[in-house]
Amino acid sequence: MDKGKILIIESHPETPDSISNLLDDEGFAPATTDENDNVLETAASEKPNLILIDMESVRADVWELCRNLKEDYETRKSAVILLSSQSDEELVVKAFESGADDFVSKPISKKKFVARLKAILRRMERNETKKIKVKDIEIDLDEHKVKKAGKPIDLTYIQFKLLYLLASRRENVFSRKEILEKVWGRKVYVTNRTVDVHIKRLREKLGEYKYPSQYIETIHGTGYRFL
Amino acid sequence: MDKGKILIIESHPETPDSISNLLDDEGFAPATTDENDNVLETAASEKPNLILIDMESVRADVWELCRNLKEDYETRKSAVILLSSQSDEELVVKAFESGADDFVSKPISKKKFVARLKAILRRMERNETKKIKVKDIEIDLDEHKVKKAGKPIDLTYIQFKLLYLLASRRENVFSRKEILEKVWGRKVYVTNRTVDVHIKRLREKLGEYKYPSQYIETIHGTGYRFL
DNA sequence: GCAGTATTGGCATAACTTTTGCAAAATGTT
DNA sequence: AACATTTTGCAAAAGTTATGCCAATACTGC
Repeated sequence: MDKGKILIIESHPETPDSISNLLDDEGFAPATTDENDNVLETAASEKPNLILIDMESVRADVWELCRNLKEDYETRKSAVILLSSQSDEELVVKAFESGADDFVSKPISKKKFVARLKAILRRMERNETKKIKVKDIEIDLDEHKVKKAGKPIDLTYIQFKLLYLLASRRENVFSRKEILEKVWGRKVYVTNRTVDVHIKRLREKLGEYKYPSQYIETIHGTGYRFL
Repeated sequence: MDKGKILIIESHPETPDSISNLLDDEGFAPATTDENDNVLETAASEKPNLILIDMESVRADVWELCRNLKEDYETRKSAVILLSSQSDEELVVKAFESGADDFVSKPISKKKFVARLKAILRRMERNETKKIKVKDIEIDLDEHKVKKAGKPIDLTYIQFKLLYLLASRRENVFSRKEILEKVWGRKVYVTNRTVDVHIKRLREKLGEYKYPSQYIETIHGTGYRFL
């Protein structure tokens, strides 16, 4: 599974205890760039979820870099995490004030560090919650189960993904294009009509007979949304 | 300035070094609840941006609490921050795995702590959906929703685009030609009269009965503008 | 590997919603 | 008042979505 895009800014990615080596082991697939590259450009084109900056190895003005990353339209949504072996008050406060989203003091246990990163990634992609409860519907991602009013509902693979997507951002309107991309994946030859059909079947299983829909609303000309 | 809603879960908010006292000094206005209250309910109704849980003072199962907060639709967007005087690996990892967004070991310098909280609040703000607010009208692009005085208004696709265009640059006068281009696109054979019709219907739905128009003004011989 | 079952994709048509522009009425301008 | 522009009601036209159905594919148990 995709754990999220990570960009690491450090000078010596080869050393055994470098951040990139640490994350490689954990199944992340981080990209690396060093201070000599144009960090801002790399970040803007890669659009990583996380940007890890090792303060020891960056010569340039880190605060300036942070501020730029947060101001640039392309990168402002990436979480910036600073790592340093120092941790005095002034430094930490300055880090956060410059726009950093987290500050980690080295050395840190690998497990703690990874857990922290995962938490931040999770916070960015709100829909990675394991369980969602909406109205009388309960969705369990791990068990791949859906219950309505406590009673299990049998959904097929696509139906489940569809429901999960819609419910993960309730009220948000998803266009068919978006749905196709998120449920079927990028390179699909499935048409918009197919989305309709699956919506229909999902509605049936959720027990929608009457109007207006209790769960899935059609936004004419636009898409669908979970109420 | 509003610094964000904070809910603190601790048993003894009165003690001098309690979290709530610490934050009071910093200009935050945290609410407090203790383990005996129904934390979930309080959180769901308050919808705080931040939920601070002092692990020392909570008797109930903290992990369970975290998980519940993250599953419930009302509270899952609140950032949950755990505080503890312990910080061993197992505990920290478990905290993040249960859904916590941050883990802070006590004691911590007030300034560091506050800087961290501000960073988290800032990040949450960034993730909020963009809304345009004009007078008592609220337009939400992601949810494809328009509200007037809090009450939802049902707009069709074109009506929505039209309103969005006009409201996005208030006071600016849009010619019909401009409107046609921006709402319908370049290569259309739709006449100016059609724009009028849509303006009319939009006015109707916005509840414009009397003169002069409260929202959409006609500039005779020129076009329309949102007031 | 086969037969039976479940799932999926999408066509065709029905049901429904939205859009369009004419023509008449109303309003604004000079 | 004479003319230009905008507003409005209406019905036809265009567009979108729902649904029944069937074929293709995937899955399951033997």
